[in-house]
Amino acid sequence: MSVDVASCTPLVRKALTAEQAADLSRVLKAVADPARLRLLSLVAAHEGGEACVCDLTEPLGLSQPTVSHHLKVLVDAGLLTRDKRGVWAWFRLVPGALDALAAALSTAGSRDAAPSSG
Amino acid sequence: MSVDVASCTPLVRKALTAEQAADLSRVLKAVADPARLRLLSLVAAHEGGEACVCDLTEPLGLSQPTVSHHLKVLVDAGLLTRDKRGVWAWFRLVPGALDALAAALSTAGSRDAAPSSG
DNA sequence: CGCAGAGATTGACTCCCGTCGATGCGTTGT
DNA sequence: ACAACGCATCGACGGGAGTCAATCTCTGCG
Repeated sequence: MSVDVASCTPLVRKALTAEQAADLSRVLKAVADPARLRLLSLVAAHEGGEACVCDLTEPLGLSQPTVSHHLKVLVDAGLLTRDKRGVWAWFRLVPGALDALAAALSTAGSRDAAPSSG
Repeated sequence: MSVDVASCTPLVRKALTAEQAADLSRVLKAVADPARLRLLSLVAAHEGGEACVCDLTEPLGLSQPTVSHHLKVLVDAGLLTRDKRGVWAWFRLVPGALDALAAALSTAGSRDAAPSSG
């Protein structure tokens, strides 16, 4: 279920295959949602770098099932970890996951992203 | 119609507002599609850094209207430029657009690795 | 054991999105 | 002028995604 972003090829380095594109798009679809972006942001900015559902429902203005759904999407995408302690479920950013995604999109890592390819 | 990715706040820096999240998600939705990822990749990897629709239809295995639709989405998102020369429409990557998107997702720039003075 | 609270799951609804065929528009060549 | 080509637009179809109310599961407490 989880997606390995690290396996994604840099976008501009070489033409992506259909499979590579599908793989990368899975992670991007997970973050291409305002509610999930805010969830990532809220978790990251929260005290201790972790937050439970009850901390996230109110600032998002969404119902608890919806928030839980979005969190599951982010966990399945490999962007968040879920740690259930007692009654509460605590979520944290997966270290490096967002950076790997950023690296896949970045043209800087390809060393020759300049308009002149000669 | 175009989206300014540069105005997007780094994700983990501070909790995103609903508007910031919506703005960023617009650009992410544009790239969160395997066909459009491959289009960006194909354009970037193409000779001269530019390609026309006829160059992109075959490797994608999609119909010409569909490819044209995806290209419009990418242009509207500010990721591609369209230059019509004669009968052909040539597409190029917008310099820095993907990097700005990557920077918005990256966690590195929010703490101590800011590229600009600060 | 029964109750209360947190969170996940289910089902249903609506809307958006990707896709194609058909068509329209502008350019090029004869 | 006419035909051919490249590309954009339109209309339509099917699948997927976001949302909520209701419900279920599990934990903690008395």
